[in-house]
Amino acid sequence: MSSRVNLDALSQFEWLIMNHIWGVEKASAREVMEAMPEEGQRAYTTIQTYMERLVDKGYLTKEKLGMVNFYTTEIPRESAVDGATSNFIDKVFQGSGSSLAAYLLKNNRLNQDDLDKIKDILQGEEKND
Amino acid sequence: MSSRVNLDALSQFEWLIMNHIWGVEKASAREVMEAMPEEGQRAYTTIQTYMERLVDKGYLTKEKLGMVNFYTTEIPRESAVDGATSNFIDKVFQGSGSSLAAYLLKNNRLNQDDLDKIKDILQGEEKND
DNA sequence: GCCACTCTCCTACATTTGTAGTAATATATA
DNA sequence: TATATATTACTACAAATGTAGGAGAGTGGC
Repeated sequence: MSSRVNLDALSQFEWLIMNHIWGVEKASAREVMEAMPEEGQRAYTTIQTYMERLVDKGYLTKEKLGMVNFYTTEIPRESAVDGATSNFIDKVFQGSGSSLAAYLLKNNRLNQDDLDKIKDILQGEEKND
Repeated sequence: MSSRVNLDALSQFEWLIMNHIWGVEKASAREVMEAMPEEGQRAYTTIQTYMERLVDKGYLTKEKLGMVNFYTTEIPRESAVDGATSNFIDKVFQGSGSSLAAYLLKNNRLNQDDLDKIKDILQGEEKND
């Protein structure tokens, strides 16, 4: 039913950028550049190129205010997370979400707090059902 | 302490191949090709190329038996899953494994059976702690 | 011994990704 | 107003990825 074209997967760096913009709603290339953590530091024009390509891919739209382009997300974060997670589960866990869940639980990827939260969620699920 | 070089991430198709070989221990290009599901169908030489590149990347080793090359995994599946999962969590969930877990629980990615299994695991954790 | 087949090895090429420089233009400032 | 600065739009280019063809060497059967 969705009228959207299939979205390209995002690379590590594209996620860095998108994650920032999802957080602030609207940003210029300069802003994104300055918000980048250590490992995301690139030349200004590199950031620009990435953002242009994200426009091409349908993830961002741009709007010129004065001389400067501001970019806004076009895809809700939830959709992107959803797509990425599905792909990941398909390729690495052969489509089995529960394998991933089991993996997370068994490999100390979660601390006690996390586990407690999960228990709460499971509790809630039960009642909702 | 690990003497291994940093491994390249695997693409969708490379996972398809690796997942097969992890399952059978040792396989020729022909075998892999024939084991491919619908969406993994490619020319024979394409599969060959992928497998050669996986050798270059350190994921496979090859050994010639008679005229035919047989490929064996060089990296345990667990390591690859581990690396891929870490990367995925970093890029999509900004390093928070529990966000991913919460996401799985909340988006009907898991069926009742899965949830039960998870509860069992959680139960076990508690005792182990 | 010859033919059909199969496999390896090498080469090729388009596309995508990572990275950034430069020309032209607008802007702020001395 | 002349100059330094910031920004865009365009171009470039190497590396990685996706995809596969072709030459040449074994091999199985007739």
